Amino acid sequence: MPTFHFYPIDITYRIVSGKPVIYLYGRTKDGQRIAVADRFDPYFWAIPQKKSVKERLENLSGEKDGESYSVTSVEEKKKRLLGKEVEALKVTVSQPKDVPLVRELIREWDDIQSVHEADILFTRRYLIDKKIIPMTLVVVEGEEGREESRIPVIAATAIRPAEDEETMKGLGILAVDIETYYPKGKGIDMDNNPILMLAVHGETISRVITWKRFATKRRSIEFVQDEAALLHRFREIVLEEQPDIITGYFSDGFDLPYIKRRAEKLKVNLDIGADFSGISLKKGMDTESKITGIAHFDVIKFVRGGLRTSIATDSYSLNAVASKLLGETKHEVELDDLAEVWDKRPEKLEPYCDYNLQDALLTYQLAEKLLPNLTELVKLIGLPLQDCNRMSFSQLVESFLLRKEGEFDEIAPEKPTEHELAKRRKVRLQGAFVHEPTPGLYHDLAVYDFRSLYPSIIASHNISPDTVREADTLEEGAFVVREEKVAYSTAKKGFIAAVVEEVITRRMRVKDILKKKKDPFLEARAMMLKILANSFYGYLGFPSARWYSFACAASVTALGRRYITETIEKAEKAGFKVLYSDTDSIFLSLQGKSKAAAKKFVDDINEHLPGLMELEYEGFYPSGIFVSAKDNKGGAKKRYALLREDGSLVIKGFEAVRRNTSVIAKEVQEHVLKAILEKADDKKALNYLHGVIKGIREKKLAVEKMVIRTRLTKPISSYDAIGPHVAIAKQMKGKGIDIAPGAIIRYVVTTGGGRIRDRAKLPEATKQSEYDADYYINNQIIPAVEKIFEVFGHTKEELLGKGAQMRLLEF
DNA sequence: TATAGGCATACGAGAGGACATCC
DNA sequence: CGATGTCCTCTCGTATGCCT
Repeated sequence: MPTFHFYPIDITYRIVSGKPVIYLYGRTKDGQRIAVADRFDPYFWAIPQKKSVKERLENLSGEKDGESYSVTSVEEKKKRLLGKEVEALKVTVSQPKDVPLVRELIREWDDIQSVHEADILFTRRYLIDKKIIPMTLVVVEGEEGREESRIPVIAATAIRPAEDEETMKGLGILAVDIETYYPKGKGIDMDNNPILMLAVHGETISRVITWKRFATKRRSIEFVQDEAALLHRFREIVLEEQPDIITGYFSDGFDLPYIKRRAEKLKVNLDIGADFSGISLKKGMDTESKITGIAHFDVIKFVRGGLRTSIATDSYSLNAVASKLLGETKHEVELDDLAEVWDKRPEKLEPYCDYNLQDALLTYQLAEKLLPNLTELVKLIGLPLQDCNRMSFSQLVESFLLRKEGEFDEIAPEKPTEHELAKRRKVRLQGAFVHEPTPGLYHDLAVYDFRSLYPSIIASHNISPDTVREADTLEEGAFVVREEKVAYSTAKKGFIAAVVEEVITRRMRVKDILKKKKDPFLEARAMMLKILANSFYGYLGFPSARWYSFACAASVTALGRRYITETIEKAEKAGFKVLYSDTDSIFLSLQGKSKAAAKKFVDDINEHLPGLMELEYEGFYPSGIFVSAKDNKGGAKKRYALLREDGSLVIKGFEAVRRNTSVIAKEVQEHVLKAILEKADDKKALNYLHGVIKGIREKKLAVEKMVIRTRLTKPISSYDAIGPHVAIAKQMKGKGIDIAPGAIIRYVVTTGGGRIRDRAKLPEATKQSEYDADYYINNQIIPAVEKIFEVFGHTKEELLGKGAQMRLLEF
């Protein structure tokens, strides 16, 4: 029997002669594309009330809506449900579609207590049970069958993961980007507006295909007869290139669905899938586009999803993300004019082709850059790239737990019912502790952080839904969280606590190796492990989670508060002055002590911390400033600025780092903070401020500096309070511009009376003489710097330059 | 088909008061 | 002189976007 070593990339199933067959698509070690077909039977778990139900289950079959269903076998297994031993029944049915049918049926039975894991997708069940991890080497025994397929199909007789967990390398990526006919002011219309150009970029290809001829020397531009020919060429290129991954930027919702629709319209057969299928769409809240046998990597879904917390950007445009991750900004063209240029001035199309190709290139580079992260996620979670690409944090955790539960003989708890969900949503979880700072300018600060505070609490105190006990438990050694009136058994490692501990220790090992040698793949692994570890606490408090536990989530934060306040007390006892603290960080004033003493402080703390918990010395800062809150009720939390030893600034919470503040106010605030932190030079900062105010009054500043950007978070019609950005969004909609939730609205406030929203205008339609100087001075600049100058005793009048005049008047 | 909570701030909505005007 | 309308001030709720 021949043996194949191959890396699976995609998975699907089909019913063959009435039986479900799994198809794994991938590439062999020597680069051949193959598919592997394997028989597998769908099943789920039932916990019986009485053992006698087994026989009734075994004989269950019938018909519903003309489709027959049947239970093929029932097996008794000892399992655990939240740590408690149960006699579970493994109910195997004949087809995946029988699973929901049979579940609904038997759920009503009196002798069935509960039904579990019936909602786990068939292909995922297969991967978990066979311990197969996509993009990781698998050994298959079997013969090549005679199926109709683009690539050889091996009928597996045996399949297992390879001994060494070798990861797939050298994947072929093909980036796709289209430009479409899009008349000004009209919405997207896939039925009537053709694709004008299509760019592809891969390792061996970089080309734009378009169907209007113009004179050009670009060898990258290829002309074809018409749109149908363009689609034919796209098909040809995909088949020639045989990519493992097709990538795009929002290609889930735009490029691929558009290509699909146009191909249908023009009757072009886009049979690019390994099984001759085309692009398939999974419609929902947002569309997912899929091609059998090829993984579809939509870069925006990954950047906005799993990597959201690790990549700081206030915009998810291709341009913004590329400049953040690649340090490149693209060359823009006026896309709004494309339709007109196409119709009337085709000789001017070249820049559009360049732009199109550039987008494909940037997307390719982004995919290449992020592939190590996505690959690590695939290896960690064990689901195909297509799925890991689109996962939310809760799905990430849950998929990981489902992969791990077998090691603990656990069965997943059921998803909450609507009623249970409503109940969970009602309770609110107390969060972290934030220490109120005393406003002022400080020198010589040391900053400390608990390393992965919440995950380390979970692991170190065995916090897990299966270890929760009553506070007055008599269980020996149980750890009591008095704040929440619960305790945690220490007799046996809890499922989630053990899993979190494993993630933390794996990350520590990777970090250790990285200290000796740089490695982008290990960097990516460390990053994904951190993201995963940090997601568990939120998951425990997430109402829709299977392993939801209010007690656990509340205990984690309670212990977080306990540890941070204890550390604050110890710092004060050690002679430091505590300036600020938020959740897991502490800012100390050295009070004349040495940096060495500051570094040593962590040892005193760590000596008494349990398990994996650790306080880290984050760094020394020559100066830092905290300001009072607007209402003057004390120091403002989550707003501060620090000066690093290398001269750079750390600004948190201030307008300078907020999107919905005008450019000018951000600039002024940052400038003032810098002057004050570097040299405590408030006089110089004041002079600068007066200069800017004068410039604004005299209308010497560009409109662009006055632009305020605000995100529209919901449909325009559902707003109760109509703010300036909503008013502008309404105007834009009136002009036929497509405005959807998530859009960033830009506006400038112009002169006049009344509400601000009535004076807001689109920046493009605003002249430099029109912006409202008073608004920008009184509502933007002054609020941004007032509290900073207040630290030096400067009043608002002084800031406005009125101080001197008043003194003259008095005199 | 939302991982969690804590917090600052801006602006509109709406109530209530001062004041002017009109009959 | 009371009824009515306008404008201003104040409080509160809504909305956004940050921090950990």
